[in-house]
Amino acid sequence: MNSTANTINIMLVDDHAIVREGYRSLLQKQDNMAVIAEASDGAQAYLLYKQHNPDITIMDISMQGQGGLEAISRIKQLDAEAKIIVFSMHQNPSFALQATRAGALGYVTKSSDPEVLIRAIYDVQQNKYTLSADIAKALALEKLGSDSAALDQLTVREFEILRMIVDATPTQKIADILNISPKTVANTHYIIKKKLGVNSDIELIHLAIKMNILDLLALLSQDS
Amino acid sequence: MNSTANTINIMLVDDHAIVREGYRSLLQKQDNMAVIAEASDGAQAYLLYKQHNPDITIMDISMQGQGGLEAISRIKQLDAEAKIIVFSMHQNPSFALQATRAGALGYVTKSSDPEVLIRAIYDVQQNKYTLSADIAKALALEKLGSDSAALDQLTVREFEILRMIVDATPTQKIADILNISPKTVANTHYIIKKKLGVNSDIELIHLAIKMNILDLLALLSQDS
DNA sequence: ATCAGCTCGGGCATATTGCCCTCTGGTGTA
DNA sequence: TACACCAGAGGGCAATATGCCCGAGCTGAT
Repeated sequence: MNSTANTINIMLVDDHAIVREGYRSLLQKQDNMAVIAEASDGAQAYLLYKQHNPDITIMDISMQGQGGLEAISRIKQLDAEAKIIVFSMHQNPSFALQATRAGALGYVTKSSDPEVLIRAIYDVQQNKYTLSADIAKALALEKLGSDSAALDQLTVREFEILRMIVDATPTQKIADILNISPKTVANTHYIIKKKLGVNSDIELIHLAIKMNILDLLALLSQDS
Repeated sequence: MNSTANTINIMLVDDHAIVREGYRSLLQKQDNMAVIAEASDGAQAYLLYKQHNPDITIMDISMQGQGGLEAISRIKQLDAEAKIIVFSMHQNPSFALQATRAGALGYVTKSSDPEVLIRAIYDVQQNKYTLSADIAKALALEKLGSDSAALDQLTVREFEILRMIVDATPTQKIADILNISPKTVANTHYIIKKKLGVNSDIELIHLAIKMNILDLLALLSQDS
């Protein structure tokens, strides 16, 4: 069967050629799907979308340069009816959330079985929102754990100390700066970890990065 | 042991099914290459290697659970002649260095063109060491800038443990994964900090971020 | 006046670190 | 063949840090 009324025309966007090869090989086994365009970054994806107007776009969101989220937004701006499935290595529900906000209709992780992607294509084709099972579960857990609200539980002082902690300021120096005892700093450090529900400094940093407390750009531009 | 005299028997190790699909599709186009086994994690890779004794193993090193570096070491221990190509998303030369130390004969990034992988297979088959161009360039630049040179002081084992530490893997879990005592993990943790010249886990993470050991995007995609 | 909530820190048991050591097994070299 | 060397594993132990409890001064609102 070739390009007829019920063939689904697909555009692939991924910066790893091998992954596109995988898609293509996978989709060719479905006799009603055709890959009509491929892009390796967001900018190219936008141009090719305009040109080919695919029924469905499968998009990676962790690409070098122009990212996938940006591309999704621009494509949706161009065509509000665009059907985009995000296919990502990230098992973080926040990514799914951001992708959805940007306008994606589906989110499937790369760890998923190939059938999941195929199913997602059919679902999205019918304008049905789809999540892969692992993400759905993570999302549900996050609802319970309520991660990002945790920061609001910190007092101003605690937040202040947290910021110094994640900047790797030694306890003694924090005490000096704030004119309090190192013991109080240690206690507050403990309270912070407890309130945020982490049990090591490393998890604390991870959280700080997620919540944008740690200024990564500043960190990266330092010369140690 | 294998099929015809000049067929190269290949084992694929990658935890993303779609990537394995990509490899398979790509390698099938070469009439003298055959995929004889596939694994989705390090432990499975080791078992399948023992069973199938492939000519060449193509291995991802960022997999859940039992990592690729560990698998490479174990396979090389089993068969010093094993020819392993690391195929990784990481463009950081430190990864290439550690992979090489563990015993890999080649390092190709996933951003590379498929032909690069094919070429690497032929090179490695002749026991010729191969690096993809982007990594070779990065390595050269590092020689000049000598930024993450400190990392090169770490042994393969230490590097591997470092990666788990910065991912906030609990000591006990690291011990379980590597089948060593938690005490050894703690000792290694200490050695790492000493070698890198930091005196807290937080500084360690900062360093990891600067040296790109800690995949920030992946971090943002983790569960709580 | 009373209560609630922050800030500050002492006390103390337990866990973790820092630093040392031994032992093994593989590699290299004379 | 013997010796030296180094990575890896892990025990021992003192020094610290952490986890958790407590009480005391402040505020500010009821």
